[in-house]
Amino acid sequence: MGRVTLNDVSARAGVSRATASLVVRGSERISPATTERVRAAMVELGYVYDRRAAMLRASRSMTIGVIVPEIRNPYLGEMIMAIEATLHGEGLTVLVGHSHDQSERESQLLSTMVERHVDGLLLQPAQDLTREQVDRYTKSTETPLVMMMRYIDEQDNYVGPDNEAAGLILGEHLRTLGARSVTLVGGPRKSSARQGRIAGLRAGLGTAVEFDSGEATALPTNYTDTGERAMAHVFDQGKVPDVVVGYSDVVTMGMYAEIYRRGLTPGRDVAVASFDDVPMASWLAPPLTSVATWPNRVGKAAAELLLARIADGAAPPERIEFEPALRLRASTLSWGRRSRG
Amino acid sequence: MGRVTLNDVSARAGVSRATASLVVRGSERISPATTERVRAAMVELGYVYDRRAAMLRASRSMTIGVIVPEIRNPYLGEMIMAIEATLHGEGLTVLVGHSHDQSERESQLLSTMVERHVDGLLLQPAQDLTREQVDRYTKSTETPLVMMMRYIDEQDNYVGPDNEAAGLILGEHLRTLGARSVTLVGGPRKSSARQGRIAGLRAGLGTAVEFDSGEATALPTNYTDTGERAMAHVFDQGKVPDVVVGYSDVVTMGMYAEIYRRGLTPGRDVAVASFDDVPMASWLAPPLTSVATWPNRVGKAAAELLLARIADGAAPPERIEFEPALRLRASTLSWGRRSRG
DNA sequence: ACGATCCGTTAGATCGATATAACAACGACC
DNA sequence: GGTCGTTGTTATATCGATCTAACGGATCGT
Repeated sequence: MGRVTLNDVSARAGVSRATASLVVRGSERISPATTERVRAAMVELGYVYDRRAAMLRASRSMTIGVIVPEIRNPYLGEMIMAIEATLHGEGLTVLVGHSHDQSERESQLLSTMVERHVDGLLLQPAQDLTREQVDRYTKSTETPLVMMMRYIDEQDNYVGPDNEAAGLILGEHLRTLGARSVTLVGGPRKSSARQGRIAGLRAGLGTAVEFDSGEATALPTNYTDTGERAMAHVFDQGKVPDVVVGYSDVVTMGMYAEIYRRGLTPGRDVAVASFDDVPMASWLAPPLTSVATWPNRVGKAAAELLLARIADGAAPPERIEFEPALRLRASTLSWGRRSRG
Repeated sequence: MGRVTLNDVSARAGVSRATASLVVRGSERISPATTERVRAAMVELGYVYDRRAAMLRASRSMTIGVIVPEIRNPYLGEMIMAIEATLHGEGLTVLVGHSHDQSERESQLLSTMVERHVDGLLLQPAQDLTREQVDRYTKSTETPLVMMMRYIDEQDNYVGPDNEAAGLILGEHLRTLGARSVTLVGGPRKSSARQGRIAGLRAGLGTAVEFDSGEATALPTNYTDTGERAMAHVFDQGKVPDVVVGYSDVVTMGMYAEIYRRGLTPGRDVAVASFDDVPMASWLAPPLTSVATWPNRVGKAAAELLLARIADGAAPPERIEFEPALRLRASTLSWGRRSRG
């Protein structure tokens, strides 16, 4: 014999299937006595709710899709945890996928999630994802969508750090530190986040400091191995700048490795700074100067904005940007002292 | 008007719904001409496959549930990527959940996944998860289950590193290095993995070396902040051992931070070693001696074992353990030299 | 005493696909 | 020529829940 269904439960409890259904959903309209009888029957028979059937019939699936480029990145780990914590409270289940920052894989994920009728999507778009690819799955199905960290254009709901401000405060710090040349290392070339950080750095550094936006080292994936390769490339160019700025902390960890490998010490021979301020940044040797970009705030706000969009699909696109904060540590400060002294 | 269904498509193409369904599933039995007509109709109407309905009717949902204690841990990140890579090839979607190493949260996740009729489960059990909690959801529904990294008892399908061998080779290394006292730091107290590593360390260190299995620092969660607190506890006890062995690399990163904070240097004032050998281990300062426990091999093998169990549910439980490998680096080697010299 | 209102409950239709068994059309075979 | 098997297609029941509209009975107002 097959699985126990609501039909079996209602028969056992001597009520209709509809009543049993209302009990499972905790309806107020059912009398305590009936509720109790049905609950007892469920326990006796070992009933397991079948969400597939509920998902098919009901208008909502109580599922949210989350797509990020990379799952091993602790920054994104924090963000995902914040998202889940927020949505779990609403009784929503989160479906996580990672795209390897490839738009093709991301299209597949979007398709899978729309096929499963997710109630909404939280997307950190792959760097080369196009509006057409997004619209293809979300427009006809009217699936609410919020972009995180990056966006495609102005019609997107967007939550992320204020990347330009992040670049600006770091640039200013490096200028006052006395840097003469600064190179940005790594990061996904085409992403809006990278563009913003570059613009901010330029503005903060001013015209007196030589700035290389590091297009040659901008690499598709954004993980630690990328940092090693990108830093090696900088060394192989011959002219080592005063400061290397990693696109993110995970990239910078790889850069540390490569700097040590060349017999140099980060923060002494070359100043290093970065973005994100993941917990590990302060544990590196030397501790890493980094601009905090608040993964948990971003995750929480994105989830909340999505909930609002699910409740009211007609609202105009909204943008939420968080003020970054500069965390000064030895990887730049000790270099600063040395060059001054 | 609502969503386009197979009914609409079949009407447009002038065939029956059954035929259209066969076309979506790529059946061989449909003539090329018909296939083409149906495909065209799908494109014209903008048809989106509805997996909810398919999942309800079909015997398989083409979904696998994966439950791990912590999502920010890069070790688990690697493992999840290996799992997804393996299952994606079979057309399966992966549903990931993290339990914070709490059995209650884990029960909820199991329930959610069984409600969604996952075809199988890959589970790294929370340290206090009981057989009853697992059976409650998997037995009546006959959901195939493979445990990873830890197990509850001998009737589980299990894939993981050979923890005892891992402890053994590290213990032997530390003994020949000349360690007099060794303390294990952190880790989930009750997990089978920790028990195995302790047994191995004991055997490898022999009776001449003082070994503290660190029950006082064994902490529920297994992330970097845990390492800081646990190491602080060791310092506060007064007697600092020759060697501290972190339960895992992420824990050990936190230990490094605390050691530096006390004005000491890992690998010079106290030798440090660990388990897992995540990429970051070699980028720390000093590079960390660690026992490789192969997250991608574990993930891949676990996924494959699960596929086999799905194909044949009656097969007896199987255990797969991977030989660990010792990665010698400066965090122990430089201490060794100093103490010898 | 009568109709109006409210409340807990229910029968039956429904969501959109898949499974099953049967179908017509056609050629092969003895 | 009748039987058989094959091939491509289809009618219909089905998965297990939720939605809708309506139900009977109790309570209320007048």
